[in-house]
Amino acid sequence: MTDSCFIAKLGHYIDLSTEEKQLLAALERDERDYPRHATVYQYEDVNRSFHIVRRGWLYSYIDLPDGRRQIVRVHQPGDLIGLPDLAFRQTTSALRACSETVICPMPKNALDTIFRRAPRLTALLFTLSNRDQVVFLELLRAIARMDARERLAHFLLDLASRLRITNPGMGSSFRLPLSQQEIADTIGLTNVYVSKTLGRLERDGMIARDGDRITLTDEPGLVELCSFVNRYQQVDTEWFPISDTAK
Amino acid sequence: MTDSCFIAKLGHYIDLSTEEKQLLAALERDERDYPRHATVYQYEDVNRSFHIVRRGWLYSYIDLPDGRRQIVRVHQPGDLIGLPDLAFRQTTSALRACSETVICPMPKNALDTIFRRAPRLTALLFTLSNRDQVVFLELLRAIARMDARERLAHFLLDLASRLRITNPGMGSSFRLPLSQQEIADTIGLTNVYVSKTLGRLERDGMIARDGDRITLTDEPGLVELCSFVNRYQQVDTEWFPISDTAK
DNA sequence: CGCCTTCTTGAATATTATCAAAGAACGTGG
DNA sequence: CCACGTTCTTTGATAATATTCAAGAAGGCG
Repeated sequence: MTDSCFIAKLGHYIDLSTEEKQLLAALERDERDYPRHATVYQYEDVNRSFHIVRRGWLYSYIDLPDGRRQIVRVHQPGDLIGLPDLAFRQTTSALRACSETVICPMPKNALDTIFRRAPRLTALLFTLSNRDQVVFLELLRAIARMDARERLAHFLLDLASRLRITNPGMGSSFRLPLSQQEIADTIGLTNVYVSKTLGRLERDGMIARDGDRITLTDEPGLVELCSFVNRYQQVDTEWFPISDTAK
Repeated sequence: MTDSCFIAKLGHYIDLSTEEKQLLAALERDERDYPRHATVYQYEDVNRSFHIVRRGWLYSYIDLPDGRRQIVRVHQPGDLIGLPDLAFRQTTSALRACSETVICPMPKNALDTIFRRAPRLTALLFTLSNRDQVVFLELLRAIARMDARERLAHFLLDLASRLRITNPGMGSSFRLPLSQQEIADTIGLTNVYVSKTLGRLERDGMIARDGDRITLTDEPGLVELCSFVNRYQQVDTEWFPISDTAK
């Protein structure tokens, strides 16, 4: 229970009571393994579950009829996958594992227990869901209005900021288990241009690469380049109800 | 109270009880007018309120340091503005009126009452917030992976679909109170290219224009063009708690 | 009627995509 | 442990889409 990245991630924002932790741990009771590149579900599958990521990275994507693909979210350990699909009976994207993964499925109505018994967790989930909305809007700005170099900077900073939540001592280096085609599908470029642009960032001394390991050698420069704001570090919890799980 | 577009919009998805309607109507007690092109708030203003749109259109936008602008959401009557900012003390975008508008500000913690007294409304708001997330992800796909013609089709269909919620008999024609520069800032193009692409859509017989009035003369063609899915018509409400406002 | 904003149109330019091929990395099986 | 096939990355040449710049037309408002 204490090794749950999900609990760690939520615990970053508020001090969780024992009861709250127990409620959350119950969500991760079930567990499933997927190998590298496995498809967890496809577009418009019947939508029954959320998933919490325990180990490995995954991504949600939408395909266009002609084969173009858009990755709409890269998921890391501790992430909750599928909240947007709460509103629909069928999935609105497909889910695929980047590397070997362990994820915990939970039924759509598992949230009920949280909603009824833990108002403070409800407020937190609601807040984080809206926080993610802001993250998407800023991603939209990056993709719609920035050039390849700026988009790539934004992409790398976003991933690093998220890893640091569960991994505070991470430093400026991390493993990036995505191919350049997958990076391209995330930020709206081609694999070829991602290669060229990564090369340029490297020559400019802003990043360094070693296999699938990325180091942000000039993080302030990258931040400046794309006006990055870290939305993950802190959220406003002041208006939350006090922690009485029983209510 | 019955003339509230917000209540009409929510009422589209579930049958609201009298108590629920009263709770919602209370949110719109306060009311403010803004003239065309007025700024309601700026980026990083202290964030105190949500807003419900009563009349007119507005948009939320983010500027880049060099003057590039991204409009992240166009707001229509009945829309709730500012939910994403719930997570932060300062606004993450600016808000501007397209035309003369009437909006109802309400404090951040006005949601408390809803959360505590109306579980079904809570579920609906949570669901609609996540529905919007899906809408953004599909917008992301459009902007990242589609060309100008497809993006424009997506943009027009999105606006029309939303208007039809409060306006079921609307047909295929509506007023579009945005300049081409503003359209460009919404879908990541330049005003010049919007002009050229609108002209092309018109010559192709897919749309017609008359002043700021747009008619979708070949809506199936537009839908086909950008693989549009109407996410506004229906959401999954089956898992909602039953309507006992008192609880 | 005249000014100001918005829209249209054309020409030149730039960024990114497409195509193609070679090189590197990786896993697998002999 | 090396050979081989596969996937991923790099690099160069060419093409396409969208931008930038500029100027004229149209439309709304005082």
